[in-house]
Amino acid sequence: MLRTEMTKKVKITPSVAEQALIRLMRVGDRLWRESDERFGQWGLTDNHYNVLRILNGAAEPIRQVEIGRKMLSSRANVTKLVDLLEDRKFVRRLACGDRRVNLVELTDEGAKFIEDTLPAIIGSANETMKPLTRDEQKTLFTLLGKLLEG
Amino acid sequence: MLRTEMTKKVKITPSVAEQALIRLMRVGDRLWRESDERFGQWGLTDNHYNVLRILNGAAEPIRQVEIGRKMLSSRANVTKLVDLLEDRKFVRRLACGDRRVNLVELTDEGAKFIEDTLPAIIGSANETMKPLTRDEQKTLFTLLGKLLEG
DNA sequence: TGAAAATTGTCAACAGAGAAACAATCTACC
DNA sequence: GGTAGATTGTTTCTCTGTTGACAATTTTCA
Repeated sequence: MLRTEMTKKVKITPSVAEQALIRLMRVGDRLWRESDERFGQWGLTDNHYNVLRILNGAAEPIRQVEIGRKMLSSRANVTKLVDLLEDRKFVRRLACGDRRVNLVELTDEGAKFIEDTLPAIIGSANETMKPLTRDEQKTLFTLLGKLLEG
Repeated sequence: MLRTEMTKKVKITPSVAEQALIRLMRVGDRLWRESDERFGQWGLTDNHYNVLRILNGAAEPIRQVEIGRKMLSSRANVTKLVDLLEDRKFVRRLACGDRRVNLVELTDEGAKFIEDTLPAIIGSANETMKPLTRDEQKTLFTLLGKLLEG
């Protein structure tokens, strides 16, 4: 019986690195789920909202492919995201010199939507991070930065 | 023109909390993508591998619903995950006293697969976390723990 | 005991996202 | 100028995963 156990199961002694990694993925996963849930109340995905925020942050109308780059999403998906946002009148496609390109910009309605909802979004971010002191938040930010670069 | 800018765009001054949160989600997202990529080489999802690891870590055969709980996946999805793993002969369903229940356990083949692949998986975890010192990894682990509890 | 409620696994329907194929257009280079 | 190759957006296909409905069971408790 003991022998069976020994031949059957790989011994696991998770390194610090692996423990941290797993926890990192778990926290990330939870945050994405919560984020999805939050935006679901408006019939949107976090990705839709992401598009709106990118447009809100952009000084000028930007190309779909550029949106895709900023949010690590495929061109195909951006097409669909913008389709929905256009149906909702949050966003508008503009022609430009290059006829392959769609420029996208926020409509006034889209801008108003962001204006109305962003505070709550940011508030809930603060809420999520509340278990950490400001210094700890900074530390976390720094450590994650090293991971992103490395 | 200036007025248009002002009425149209919400001013954004991301708090430390929000910056950390965003970075956390970004890192998490990247890790999940890498993880997917890694397991794709065996025709599996990270979720499939997760099932295998859970079974590997379990002392006895466990129920599907329990697997679902441990990995935050729906019952329906566990059914399909186990279906595939069963086709691959990595896993076996057993009847038990409660006739609603399927117990699931690793086959020898599944155990061997874990044994053969786990070191590489763990190795790549160490690689991912390399930009951080051991102490930093511990700090990260602790901070994330607070977030999970909070 | 026996009926209502809960649990478990499965199936069908659906939504989100990536990959590949495609058409339209632009760029580079001869 | 003109052709080969790159870029952009869209469409189609496919893959995961969730939800909700369902059937089979088990549990609860009146």
